[in-house]
Amino acid sequence: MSLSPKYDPVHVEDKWYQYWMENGYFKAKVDANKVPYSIVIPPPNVTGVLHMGHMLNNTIQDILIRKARMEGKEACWVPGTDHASIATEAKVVRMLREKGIKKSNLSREDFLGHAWDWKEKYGGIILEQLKKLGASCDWDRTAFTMDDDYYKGVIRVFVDLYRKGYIYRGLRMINWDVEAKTAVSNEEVVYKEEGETATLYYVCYDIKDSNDSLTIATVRPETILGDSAIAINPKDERHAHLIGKKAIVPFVQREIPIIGDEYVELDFGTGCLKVTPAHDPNDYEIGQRHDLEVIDTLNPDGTLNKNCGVEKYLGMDRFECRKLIVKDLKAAGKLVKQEDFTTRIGRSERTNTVIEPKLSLQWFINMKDISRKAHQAVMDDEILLYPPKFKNTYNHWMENVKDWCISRQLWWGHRIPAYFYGDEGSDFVVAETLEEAIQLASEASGRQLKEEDLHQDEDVLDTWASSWLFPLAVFDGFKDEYFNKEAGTLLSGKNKELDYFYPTDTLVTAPEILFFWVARMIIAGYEYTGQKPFKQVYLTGIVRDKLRRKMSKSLGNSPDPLDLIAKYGADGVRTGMLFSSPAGNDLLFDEKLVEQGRNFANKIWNAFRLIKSWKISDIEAPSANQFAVKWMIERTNEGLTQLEDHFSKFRMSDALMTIYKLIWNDFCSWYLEWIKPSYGAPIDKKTYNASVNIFSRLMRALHPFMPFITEELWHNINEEETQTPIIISEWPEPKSTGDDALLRQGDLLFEIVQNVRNLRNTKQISPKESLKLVIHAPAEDFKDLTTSLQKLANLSEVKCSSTQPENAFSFVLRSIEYFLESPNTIDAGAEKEALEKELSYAEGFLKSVDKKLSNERFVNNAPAEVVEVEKKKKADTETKIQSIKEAIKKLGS
RNA sequence: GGGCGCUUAGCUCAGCUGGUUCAGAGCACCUCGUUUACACCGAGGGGGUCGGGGGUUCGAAUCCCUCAGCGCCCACCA
Repeated sequence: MSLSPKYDPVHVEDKWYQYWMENGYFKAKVDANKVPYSIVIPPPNVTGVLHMGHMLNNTIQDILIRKARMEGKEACWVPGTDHASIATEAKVVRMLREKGIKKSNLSREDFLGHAWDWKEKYGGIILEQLKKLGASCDWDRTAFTMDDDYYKGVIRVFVDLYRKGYIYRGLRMINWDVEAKTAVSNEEVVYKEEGETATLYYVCYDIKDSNDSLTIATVRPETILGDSAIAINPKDERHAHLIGKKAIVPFVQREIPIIGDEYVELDFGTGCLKVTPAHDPNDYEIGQRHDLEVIDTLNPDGTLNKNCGVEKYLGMDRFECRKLIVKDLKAAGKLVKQEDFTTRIGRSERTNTVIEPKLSLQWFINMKDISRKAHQAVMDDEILLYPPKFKNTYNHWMENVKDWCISRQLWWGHRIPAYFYGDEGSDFVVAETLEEAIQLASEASGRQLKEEDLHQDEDVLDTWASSWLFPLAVFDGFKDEYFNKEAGTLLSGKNKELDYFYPTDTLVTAPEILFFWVARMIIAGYEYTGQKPFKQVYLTGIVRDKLRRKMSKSLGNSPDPLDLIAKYGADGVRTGMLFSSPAGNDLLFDEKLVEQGRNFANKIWNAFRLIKSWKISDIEAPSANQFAVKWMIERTNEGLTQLEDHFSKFRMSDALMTIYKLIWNDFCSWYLEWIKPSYGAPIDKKTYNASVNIFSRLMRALHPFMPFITEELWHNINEEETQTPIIISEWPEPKSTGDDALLRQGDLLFEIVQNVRNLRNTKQISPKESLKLVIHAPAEDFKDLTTSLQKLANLSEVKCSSTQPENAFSFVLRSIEYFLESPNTIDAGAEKEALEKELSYAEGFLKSVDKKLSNERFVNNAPAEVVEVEKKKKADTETKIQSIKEAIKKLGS
């Protein structure tokens, strides 16, 4: 058969992915005879497309899953997508706007109709893309965070946590878009990079019963009308004496307290802060601390309402009002000065209007108690973070955990199951269904209510308030039959899937969502099962370009993963991504890496071609081959042991590098050259079979990293094994014979070969020219190596003898002298010079060793082994010096 | 401002509890090579006083202090 010298991944990859799918190798089921190994995917946004971050993340998951599968575990990788309420809703709104439809003109139902259409159209594209990468997910399990069951589970948890007393309603400052008359999330508030110029107005406040006054700087003078205190830092010597007095708000003449609060910066503005709890997040907190009145002076459209307390400002837009107030302040002599400065102004991403902070009632989860176990579990290494440095970050966050605002003013998501009723509309019940809500509300109000008497909360839940249930929900954890409503826990012993696959094994995700997602999954896990959701968390880095810039659409510095796969093959891309990506470190992506991955695939392909091309014969194995095979088997065991060690520590890049070097350096560069028959000659059967076995083992160890090429070659290299595809073949455990001496002999052999090759190189002797080597050592010591030396270094003869050949180059290795006969006449002068250089270096080295050994404190304090080493160094160096001197003498004579 | 972490070859990173892998790997680089698997290749080679300073120790890339630079997360200035 004639095979192309270049490996072509394209058709190979599609062929095998299809084959794996058709044969159901990705499917996982409960199997009591097997150990489960499960991973849940960090669900990407349902309408997202694959980017480089996904590639890295999912490559790692696939490696873990494929290895587990080969180890005979029941490997279950659950894929899914996240409804991503903010991001998706924003996309849908934009799409509608392009069609000339305004969200505000749509009913909730109509809008959701459009959103679902959008989801049907674009949802799942990303999962299809993952298949190109080779991801071996159990696609039958594909979950979506707004699937019926999932949705019900999320609602059930809300109701449950409400009953348990964790969920409460509270005031919170939100971002209000006065033009769209809607709340917007932090993510939808944009700031100009360079800031914007605003005017800082210095306003004079009178002090009650005093001739004193205070000057306060503000950029929003219209909020004066909502002031309910003046705050001063108690350490401020200039103003501290005023604390406890009262100030008069201009225009409204309201008396407000002057309070002391450390929040106030001494050196900004005038060191005095007007406190407007209704219109500034920090002021709101100060207000909470000092029990201040909250005066909301704005209507939803940004005009001033009756609370502003001044007739002439009523109904004015906030910016119009600002102008007028400035004018009025001037007129009243209360404006001390004004100056421009640069500040960050938040604007709505959608309308570009300036965001107003606005207080509103939101839903919260009290995090302190519910998160205790989750905190402890990581601290106690019950759950391991890789790399462990994130434990600190986690600890810090959990120690200072704040209550979680779970309501969002959006439509796309899980609608909060709170139902308001009563004349004021302020009484409410929380229930899983409308029917239940009617019943509860009727009981509470003492009269029979009907559907139209109830009004469900308009808001939806924060996306993370659904994705934090992911590891439980994907195994149907919250279905009726598995949920104990009274206790608010999942029933164990009933849900076979959950009992088997949960806790899952490894979570692979990005550190930036350690708190948003990971910590909360741990919290939910303990709350509902008393168990952790996963055993280890592998935190990947961010994929950046080689200039360390984050990859982003706007910068255009992110390659399209599918293009890369088309160009380099999925195997090449997978390994390329992993070559330099230790856990927790950013990956500086460079197409060069992927090229390296592709080259590796090609190298393997050609190694296969070489073996495949050999004619097999029943001749006896040459001694060099016998040694080579023994060495390679042992070296493979050593490499596989290292590989296992790296896996156990989740050092994926190191694991890849280990198998990469094992294949490229040891197998291809050394072993294959070692056993390669001369042109046209056959190879002995024993060596051939051993080589195929070794190659098979290497392919199996490589399979998790490069699933496609390994599957392809597996079927071609060893026809007998084609019954079982490599994907479910046995993982190659290292079976070390512990024969270290063999490996050390190999090292010595290679060192000699390298010395000979180096001499050829520097002395310009062609590799094709056969040379003689004389070793000053007993023949016994080299009997296993001579034929191998001849083969690898192209030596016509290797002789152990004490004679010193004429016209030979010499080198010393481990106190033994070697002489390589030169075909050309040696330039004695140059040779002597080189040797003298070497001599002076050796003498210097000896001096430093002697110095150490003559230091009594070293000899007395250092462990005996360490001193021994130094002594050996001394002895070795002395022999070396001796032999160099002799060589020089010989040249001179 | 609060917290965490980083600084080792041109680049990206390993170097666990201080001394026999202590200065390493991959890539890049240089020289040579049209050898019958592979130029997506082969052989060989050069390159770092381990950010600066100080300390502990017989001995420090490794422990402590300090300075400098960089990064991340959180909170953000009326």
